[in-house]
Amino acid sequence: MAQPSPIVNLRELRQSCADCALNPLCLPASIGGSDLLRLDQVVKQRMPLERGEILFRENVVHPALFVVRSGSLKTYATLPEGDVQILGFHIAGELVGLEGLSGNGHRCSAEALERSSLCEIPFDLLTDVAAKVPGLQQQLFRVMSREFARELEHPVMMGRKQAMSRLAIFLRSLSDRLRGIGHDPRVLHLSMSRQELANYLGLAIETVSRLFSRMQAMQVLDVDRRSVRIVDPPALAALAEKSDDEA
Amino acid sequence: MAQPSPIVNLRELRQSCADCALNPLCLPASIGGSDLLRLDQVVKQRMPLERGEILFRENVVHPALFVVRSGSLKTYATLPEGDVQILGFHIAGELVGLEGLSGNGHRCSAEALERSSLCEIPFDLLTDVAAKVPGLQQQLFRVMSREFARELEHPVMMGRKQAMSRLAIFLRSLSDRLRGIGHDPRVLHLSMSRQELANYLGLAIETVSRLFSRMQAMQVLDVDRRSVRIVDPPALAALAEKSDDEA
DNA sequence: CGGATACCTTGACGTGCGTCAATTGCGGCG
DNA sequence: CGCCGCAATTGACGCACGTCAAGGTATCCG
Repeated sequence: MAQPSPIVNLRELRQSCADCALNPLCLPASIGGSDLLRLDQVVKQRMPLERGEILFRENVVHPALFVVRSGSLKTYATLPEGDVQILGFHIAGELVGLEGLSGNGHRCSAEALERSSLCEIPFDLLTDVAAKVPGLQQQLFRVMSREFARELEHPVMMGRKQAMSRLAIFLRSLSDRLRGIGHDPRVLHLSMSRQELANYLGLAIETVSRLFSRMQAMQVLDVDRRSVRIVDPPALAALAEKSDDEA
Repeated sequence: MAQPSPIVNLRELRQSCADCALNPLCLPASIGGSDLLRLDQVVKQRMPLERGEILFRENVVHPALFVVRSGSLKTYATLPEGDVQILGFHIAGELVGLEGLSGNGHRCSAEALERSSLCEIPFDLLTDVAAKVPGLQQQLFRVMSREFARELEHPVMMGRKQAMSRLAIFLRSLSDRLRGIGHDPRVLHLSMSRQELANYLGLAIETVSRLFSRMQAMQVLDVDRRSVRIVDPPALAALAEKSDDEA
């Protein structure tokens, strides 16, 4: 994930949708001048969150859409017994908070993994504007559908019984998403700990650690703590696609 | 899941949203007279699907919302190597097709598990009406958010390392959903095979079979092939909530 | 610079569940 | 009724991954 700039960029905070680099990926896509201004008026630019800060918490009613502008977040659910399940990692251009629009409160919590800036769009204001700007309504549904489709990747990954497959699938997915926002898809800066990654993958932390070591030994990855370089993408793809019964 | 009536009920096919038993759970919730008629006009009532029939297929562009009226479906993704991952089982009152609205085609396929009737709402028509009926737009977002939240249950279940926990979580979830549509939450008629259930849970079919036997022996369930009676709900809850490290 | 701490890695070991294989039971059909 | 075929169950066995434990290494802070 992108390294945050060490100091707060104040100009970044005042940026409008029209200037935003994420424009084509986000709600403004294919929305013109005056309509864009209308949208701009309901978009709240938040102070950056620091690592560990909470964006929203489970069961709290806070119907708003959040768009990650830089940095990264994790979302997670807390189980009755107390332990957590990490549901996703979210990088720039991705939406967070879609599960909290139903009025019954959020079904998961969201926390910054590093210094991250976001846009917040209160849901009631958004629907008002969307009702008046048909293109926006359409685009809103499209991005929601896109996030919905992305959610499906998680259970697909968890369905693999080979641990190596799971990690390979995750790394490829992250690589693809980085490409989508213009980053080098071979260079991954993991913003989550091994513990968090293991939890997301449904594995023990030791297993994840060993997998990184093995993939390094196999010359598929170049791993230095949280910096991962994909040395051999086809090999990684092969690991990701290896079916369970050819082990 | 509800048993389908043995013959096609023609009256059912002509039913309007106003008459539909699912009304409060579905899009019409809190929408009044003339607006409801407008909605009705864009809702297509499909001939019931027979067991095994496909509602939509991966990668096919078919932007429409489907609402299950009776029966049940499964959704699944096909992996490059050929095997599948079942992503969800959907009973009456639940939405299907949300991942296909982005215009890039569906990200999963949907297939009937038994004779099932559905409503189909072409997406472009729906957004037209939603733009004119603010309450509908709101409700549409709410039900989408509800389905989004439901999706999160799957990875939470898959994150459990104990197989028994996974099955217990699934059974409780199904029971809750049945209660939501007015069925007896203790009586489950599974419309999916053990194979399909095992795939959904990320387990081997033999494991699932053994789990049913064990839970029967523990007097938690009463299992007769696909008919499952929850004998001891608190015990089932305890199994579902047992954390991984207290095994 | 030194000590504390959190994070990660590596090794040794045990087990829960996957795999393989055989058996049972039900439903359909001649 | 009796045969067939698929779904489900049950048993035996092995291994991949979880668990426990020790050691290594970067970062922080006094």
